[in-house]
Amino acid sequence: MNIGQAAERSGVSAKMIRYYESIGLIPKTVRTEAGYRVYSDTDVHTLKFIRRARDLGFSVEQIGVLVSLWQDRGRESTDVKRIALGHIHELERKIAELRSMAETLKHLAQHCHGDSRPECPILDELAGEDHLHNCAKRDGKILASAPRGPRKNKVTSHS
Amino acid sequence: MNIGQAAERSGVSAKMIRYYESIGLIPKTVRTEAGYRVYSDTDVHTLKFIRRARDLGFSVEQIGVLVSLWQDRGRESTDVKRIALGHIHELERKIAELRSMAETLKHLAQHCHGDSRPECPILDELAGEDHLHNCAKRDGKILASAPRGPRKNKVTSHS
DNA sequence: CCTTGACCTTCCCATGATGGGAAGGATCAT
DNA sequence: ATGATCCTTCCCATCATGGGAAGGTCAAGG
Repeated sequence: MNIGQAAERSGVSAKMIRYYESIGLIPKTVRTEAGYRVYSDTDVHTLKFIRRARDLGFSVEQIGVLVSLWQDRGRESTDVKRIALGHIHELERKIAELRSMAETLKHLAQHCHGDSRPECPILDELAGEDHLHNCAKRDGKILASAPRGPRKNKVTSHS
Repeated sequence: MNIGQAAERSGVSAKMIRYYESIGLIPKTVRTEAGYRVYSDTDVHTLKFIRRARDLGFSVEQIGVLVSLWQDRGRESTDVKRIALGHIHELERKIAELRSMAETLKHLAQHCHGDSRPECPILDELAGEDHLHNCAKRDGKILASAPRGPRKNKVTSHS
């Protein structure tokens, strides 16, 4: 079958199938004389595998490992489990980060009247004007402050 | 002060300050004769505002609105609150999506022995081989399946 | 046989926010 | 004057994905 059929059946777009081939996640396919890519049911099976792994948030790099383990009859399930656990850890880290943001914002929004007056604790907090409502700070994690790497300027005193 | 100082004091990298200027999030600064950007304490204040908003996960586009509201004395706090609530909603949507992935994976990992044997429910699930463990599916949302848009091929029967 | 339309090919560009790094000019302290 | 440290602009890379153009292919119908 051609790439369109394979895309339809696997749920992976033709664009992405070509991309996966270009980065080596899947091997280069057989081509017709005219240069059309040709896929088998087995190829579609592999593509479905890849799509499900993507749906679970695995990166393309991780999927490369998973695919090769999947096709390796002598694999050890501990290898697969390690990848899965690592990914779960990463997902939970992201969840915690997002939740921290959401919590902070919810506290701020609770204290914002949300009417036609200009007073707004949300903007006050963003502005760092501590002279007003700072209740949210008692939560200990206002401003989730994603690790943006250390600043290491050595500016001394000019200007 | 120069851009390095402004970056250090605001916590926004010099790279990002230039980027924010290029996309119009902040206005073009005054320059010295030599072309160096010059920043005031007020500018640093604005940059801090932006950094805090970024730390809360607001997009640059949203921040643009927040900054203009912040600087608008006649603003209505309801506008700010609406943006904040919308963002909270978006954060919670992402959290739910990630949590769904993590839950599914945890179920699968629980049933994977993780030893030297090749049997692996995780791979089996990704492969769609339903003849084994399908307990995770009873959760109703195995495979978060991000909406990938409908396929609308009209291929009829060739191949 | 030729047209039409749906398909395929490759190539380039865009996303969003960020960093890396090169080439070259400016400033500053010694 | 020299070297260190700044600054400038410009290009490239990330990650997974889609859009779209220009052009080739194929099957069906006139």
